[in-house]
Amino acid sequence: MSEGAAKKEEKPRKFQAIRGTRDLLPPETALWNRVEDTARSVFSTFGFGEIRVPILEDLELFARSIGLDTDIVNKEMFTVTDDDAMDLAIKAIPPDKWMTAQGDIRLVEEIAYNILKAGEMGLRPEATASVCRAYIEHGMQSLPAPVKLYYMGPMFRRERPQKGRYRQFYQIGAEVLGGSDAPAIDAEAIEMVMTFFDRLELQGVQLDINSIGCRECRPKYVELLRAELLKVKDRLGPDSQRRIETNPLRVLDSKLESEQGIIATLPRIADHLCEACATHYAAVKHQLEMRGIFFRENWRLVRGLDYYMRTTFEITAQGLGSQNAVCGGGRYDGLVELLGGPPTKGIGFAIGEDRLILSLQESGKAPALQGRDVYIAWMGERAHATAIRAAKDLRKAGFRVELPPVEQKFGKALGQADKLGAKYALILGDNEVSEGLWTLKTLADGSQAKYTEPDLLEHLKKQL
RNA sequence: GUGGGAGUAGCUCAGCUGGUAGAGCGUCGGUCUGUGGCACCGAAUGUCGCGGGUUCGAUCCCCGUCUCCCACCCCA
Repeated sequence: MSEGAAKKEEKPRKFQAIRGTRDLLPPETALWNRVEDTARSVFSTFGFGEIRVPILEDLELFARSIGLDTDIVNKEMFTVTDDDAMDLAIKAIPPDKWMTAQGDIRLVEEIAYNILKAGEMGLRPEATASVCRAYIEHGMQSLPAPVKLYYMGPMFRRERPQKGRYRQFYQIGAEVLGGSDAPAIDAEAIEMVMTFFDRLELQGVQLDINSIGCRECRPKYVELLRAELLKVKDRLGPDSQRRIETNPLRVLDSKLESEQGIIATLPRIADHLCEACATHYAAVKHQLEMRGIFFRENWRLVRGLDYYMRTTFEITAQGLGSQNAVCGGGRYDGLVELLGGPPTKGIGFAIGEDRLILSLQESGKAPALQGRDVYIAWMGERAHATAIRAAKDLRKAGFRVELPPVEQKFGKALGQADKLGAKYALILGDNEVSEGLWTLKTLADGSQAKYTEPDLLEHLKKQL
């Protein structure tokens, strides 16, 4: 008896993309490519070069830069443990420790845990930390300052999926590192994103800016704000009450209708910036005006990541539901130093590519089918050989060519050509092959003409 | 993580108060072995999201679970 006989035929399990991840398919990917090509083109005109950093980084890198208390690090990170780390953890424990009769298990466990932790990696939730790490690792401070870099790629955050929010999502971002903290740098970074959005004809673009001060003035303001919030604590909702302790700034952008009146009376950071920050903020605004960039000062705009200081900004667009920010950014002087590098000025932004695409789709027309330039309708073995040669030559000239793998009646072939959105059908049958004259049909109006092989290529080059 | 809504063919959906499924579109074939879009005819495809329960019997009722959508939260 074979053991297989007893087994029931099991249908293979159906797989699906895991929660919060998705496939991007052809007509839509054309739009993604257009967006990415435009980014590369615009950013390079501003002197930015592309950097590609790993998707996996030491967990500690994100914890330090983004902040241990932020939701992103605290509960939204996907972590990965290297198997080798486990081996290392075990090997690093001296044999006598293992053998100790009293068995100081706690010590053994602690050593193992620490080494294991050193081997812990995280899927990047954003890329600024990685770019800073790379800046330090490759000694980019010795490059002509400032160093201007951009990147694009997938990021990961374990959040509950929603419109415009995915667990694997895509960001296009840029960072300016080193050199000065001149307000013109802030303004130029913003100008670059706005130029990019402009080029894409993104609709309903709204730029909000604010300054959230520095290590000197912000803590003082936060304390003042906290004190004021405590006075009105009982009139706030549970979320805001919690935030009084965890992050008072966040109360400012509460969406609760009932809290709006109270928030309007709260002290504003613009009135509490130190001399240097106030001057910087004023200059950034001036620089934006000089560049003809419209902005809205938003004193309630705060950023969630620990490393931001002074200039912060956010850009929203239409058609996005409640996750309507397509770009967020700000200045982060001191981050590089925090990660073990030299004191370095820095500013950057990140664009949510998924949201950008969503907005483009909502306001614009859906991308058309890919289409073909030439559909080759052939019949007969001799024609097949000719068709293969024709396809090769046309493709070499850059045309998008569809060459059917099996013989089709001309009626069916033309039908296929039509469905694929082809512009021309090249008809190759016995007549064409023996005459040496190929028939080219224009699908749009049904007209057709005969050409010799070289003439046809020339004709098409002129047309397309 | 919290609250609400939804999962039936590739897509959009129908399915009366329980009797194991249909339409339109699309796909493929035919009418049509030298000419497409139209029309007509025909065909294929469903573990009715998954698991369990109630029942003689469940797409329908109950419980659980997964996924998506909307909002909160958070952020791009």
